[in-house]
Amino acid sequence: MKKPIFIYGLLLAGLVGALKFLEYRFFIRDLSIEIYIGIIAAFFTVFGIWVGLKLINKKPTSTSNENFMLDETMLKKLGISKREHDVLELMATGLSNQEIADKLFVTVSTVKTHSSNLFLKLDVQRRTQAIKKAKELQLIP
Amino acid sequence: MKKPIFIYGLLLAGLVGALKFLEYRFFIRDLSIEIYIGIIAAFFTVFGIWVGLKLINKKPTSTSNENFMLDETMLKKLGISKREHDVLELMATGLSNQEIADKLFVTVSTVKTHSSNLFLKLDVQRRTQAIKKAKELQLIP
DNA sequence: TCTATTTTGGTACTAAAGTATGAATGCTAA
DNA sequence: TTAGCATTCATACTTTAGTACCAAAATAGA
Repeated sequence: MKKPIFIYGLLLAGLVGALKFLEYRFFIRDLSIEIYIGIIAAFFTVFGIWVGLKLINKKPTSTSNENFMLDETMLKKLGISKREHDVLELMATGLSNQEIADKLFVTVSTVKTHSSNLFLKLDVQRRTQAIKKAKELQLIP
Repeated sequence: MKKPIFIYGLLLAGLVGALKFLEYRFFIRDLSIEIYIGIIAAFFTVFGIWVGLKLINKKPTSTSNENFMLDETMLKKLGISKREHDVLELMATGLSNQEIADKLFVTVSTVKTHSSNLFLKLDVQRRTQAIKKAKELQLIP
């Protein structure tokens, strides 16, 4: 929690330094232009890295991935329908076919049909594999 | 899978551009030095942002948590044995009991015994739930 | 050494999961 | 409107999964 402050301090110091540098630019013409450019480049590269890290300020929170974005392109590519995806999601929560059926207000037969088609499309033979693969393909969180 | 290539291409183009810029630096002295510096700064800021994004985008591919640390405390707390943990791991890869048995050089009976005990200790009734819970408890990657 | 746990395996069932096939309905885009 | 999916459901069957109970080894600990 002290890091941000430290970095802000560094940034401010860097900016001030850069400004002063510009200020005194005309008095240090003895420095070769290449070195000057190198320093500018280095500074702004570091600055850019810092900004980049700030922009995506997400830490590897290990298990909980709340930054999940469904890959709809992949869904279409595999031809997975809305309902099949529903089944897939509930499946991943550890529900049985009967429980899934109850949640979706359909019969177990329907769930079985969906899951069977799902396994074909995902090219797997078990629900555990389906869940694993679906996660890898960003089809479920 | 095409993104990285695209980005690499962009980077290369940018570098080449920068080099050419340096090359022709002496022929465009009519540009004010401030503008010149601004361009350099902008380029390297973008470059830095890109590098920064690359640095952290290595990991958060959501599913692949290589920063996995087994919670052995939890294992002991739940009384999960070595062999049960083995079964759990293979289970999470989507293998059937028979396949797990083959990998561990034991019979399906043994795997069933292990998995049954596992479900009791994890307080679940299905392998899909076991996998989910085990991940939450940091027992498997 | 002796006990407690682990690991292994078996039998016998029950319950789910998964496959195959067929069929009716509903929605949608040519 | 018609062909084509998507969705729904059913029957029948095969295969896994999971439970219950028991029991013999192997192993680790006191």
